[in-house]
Amino acid sequence: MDDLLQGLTEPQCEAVNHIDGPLLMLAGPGSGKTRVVTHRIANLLRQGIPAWQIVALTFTNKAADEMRMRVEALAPGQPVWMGTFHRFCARLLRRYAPMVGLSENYSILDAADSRMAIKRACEVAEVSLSHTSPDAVAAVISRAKNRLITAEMMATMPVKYNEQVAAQVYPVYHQLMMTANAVDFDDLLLHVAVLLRENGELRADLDSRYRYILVDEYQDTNLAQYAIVRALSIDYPNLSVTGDPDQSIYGWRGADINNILDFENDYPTVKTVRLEQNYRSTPNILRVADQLIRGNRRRKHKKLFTANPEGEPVILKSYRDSKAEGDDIAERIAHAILEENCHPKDFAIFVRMNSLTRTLEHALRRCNLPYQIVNGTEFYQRKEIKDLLAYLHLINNPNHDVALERVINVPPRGIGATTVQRLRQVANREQIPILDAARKAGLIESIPKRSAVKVASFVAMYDALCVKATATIEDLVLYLIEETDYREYLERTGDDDQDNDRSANVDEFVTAAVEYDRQHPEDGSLEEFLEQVALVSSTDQWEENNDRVTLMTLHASKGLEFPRVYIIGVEDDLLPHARSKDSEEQIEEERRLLFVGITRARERLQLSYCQNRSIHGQGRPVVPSPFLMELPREDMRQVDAAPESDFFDEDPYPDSWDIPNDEDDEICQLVEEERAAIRRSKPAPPIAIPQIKTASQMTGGPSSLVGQLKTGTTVAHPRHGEGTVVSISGRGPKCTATILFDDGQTKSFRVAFADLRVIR
DNA sequence: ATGCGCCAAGTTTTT
DNA sequence: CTTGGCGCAT
Repeated sequence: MDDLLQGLTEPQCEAVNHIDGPLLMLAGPGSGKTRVVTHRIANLLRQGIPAWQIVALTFTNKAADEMRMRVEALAPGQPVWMGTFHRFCARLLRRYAPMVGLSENYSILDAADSRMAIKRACEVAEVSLSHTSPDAVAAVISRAKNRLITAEMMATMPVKYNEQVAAQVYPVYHQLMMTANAVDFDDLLLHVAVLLRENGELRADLDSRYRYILVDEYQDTNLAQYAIVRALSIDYPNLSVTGDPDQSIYGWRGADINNILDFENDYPTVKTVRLEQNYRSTPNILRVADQLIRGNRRRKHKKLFTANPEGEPVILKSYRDSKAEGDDIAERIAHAILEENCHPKDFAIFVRMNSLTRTLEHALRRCNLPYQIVNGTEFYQRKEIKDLLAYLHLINNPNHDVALERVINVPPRGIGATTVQRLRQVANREQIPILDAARKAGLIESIPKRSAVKVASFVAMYDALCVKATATIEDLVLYLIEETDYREYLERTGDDDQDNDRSANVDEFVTAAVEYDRQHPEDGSLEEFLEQVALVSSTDQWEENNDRVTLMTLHASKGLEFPRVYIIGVEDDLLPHARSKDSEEQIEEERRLLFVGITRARERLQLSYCQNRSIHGQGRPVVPSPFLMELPREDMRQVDAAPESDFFDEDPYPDSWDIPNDEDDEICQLVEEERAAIRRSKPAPPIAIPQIKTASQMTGGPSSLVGQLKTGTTVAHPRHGEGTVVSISGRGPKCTATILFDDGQTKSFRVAFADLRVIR
């Protein structure tokens, strides 16, 4: 018992010792929350509670892995279930699929696929998208689902104009998904929430099965998640939630900060523990964070304090443009590594949006710094990967229409848009999957014989693929590539330059399959592989042990910490983002976002902004973020890398920065006028164009090996052992080495990613 | 049916 | 600067 409490503070001990009944842990940043949670789990186990009665729900897989590791160290071999909400629901849904009208091999559609399904639903519903976009419709439906509003409910609700369209599409979309035996991310939660609500017996069973539920990042849960957790904590209200209202940054995704603010009302017998001591950051950094977050009205006040020694003041820097910003940061990092015995992995650079990482990449590459970009799902968004995945999805679930439409003519096999259109019409009319329609293409009179033959040969190939469905994922994928001539297709279509990349991506996909097989020698299944791929999040990709500079969005940085942090682009309209300025609530969320970023830093922190930032080529003047004016100047050092800036230097009122000087006034006015002009010129209902987010590319940094490897170099790989480089293709971060291993296998690796060592 | 090339448009955060 | 949508030519 005592060893679990060793070195813990009073409030931490209280939390660890809490066994039964609701528990609310308000945990500030860096307050040792994970430590407390893992020790508490160990304590529960020690009190004789069976591991299978405990469930820990986290925000990312990464967090779950981390927790699992630490619990394992305290209480080895205990099968406590830990994972994300979505994975938990996916698992429950596998078991109880028939109860909601699905079969157990249902597919999980990602955002892009679900958008395709929405488009089709619009067609079927004969809804005109001229005044809205699939995106907007998808957003409304998603929001509704997060708030537990089903299609039927929405039909009877009075709604706004753009919601009317969505209300019409929603039931059709839902029907399509059910026919396709598919769910989207929101459905995973919604189905389970409805299941628990409508089936009292099952609810009671599961409530008693999962007696001890722990929820991490509770401030980021939405109503659906709230309902699920609640339903499982009625008879056994041993619900413990951990969170920090000041770190709620997912409101736009339906997260409801009231879930945590009102927890004490929901569970009157709750025990509340506040973890306010910070073990992570210097007092400087903490004061800056604290001062900033005081600007928010809607919050529970916390005092943040630390016993850590004073450190360097927080640096606030302005640059002429983003290139100067990137170059300076890269050079300083390189310098610190040379002079101060730092390592690349000590550094992180945070951005408000992914596109801002571009210039940083260039700068880091120029300085030869290894880096990793965490914007993870991008790999799985690439066309070639999505194609292969779509085949796998279709094999796993023949009803998956979106997957079918994606691959029926990829590589091109003479089945054109019109033929697909006709198949789809039949499918819509008879409410059957398109594949079933394709099976009887010969009987459909609108389809010419020529086309019907091609469709038939596609179906035949599909059936051949299905025979391999139970093989290992690797075998299946290799067979698939072979059978579809996919490599040949890539070579035929891409430019020379792309070619290598795309082929290397396919290699990487195969490697992922191999890896999955390796990790699941017994229990692996296609279904589970697909589920795992669908539910990876970007932060899951971040590798702690990689000695690289980390580049990520502020959102992705939640839950992590780094000795030295740079936050770039602290500019008006970027942070707070232009699109989150409609309400004070949104501004507060942006403020929390910056708060999260600041509190990731252990020793040093730099915030920076530019005077010009070129977005799509055109440089535009920039106004520093209003948040900067809220920061305590005495804890900071202002540096102007661009001498012409006098935004801060010539401010005659250091204690009231909200009084701008003349030049700022001018800029403000300019910006204000421009904004007003844009507002005036906007047509009443803005017509948005459907925009499918695509992978620009998933880039790894040049590892120190890039450039070192040559044909003939002998290298070692942690899993495959030693081997010889047979060829090298691509350059920079895309450099790919094909290696013949001593066991006779040939594998290709992105040098920047792979864990290779040069032997000679 | 396919493939090319132009044009236009759009730009947050993500399970 | 990138991406996707669309029209035209083969």
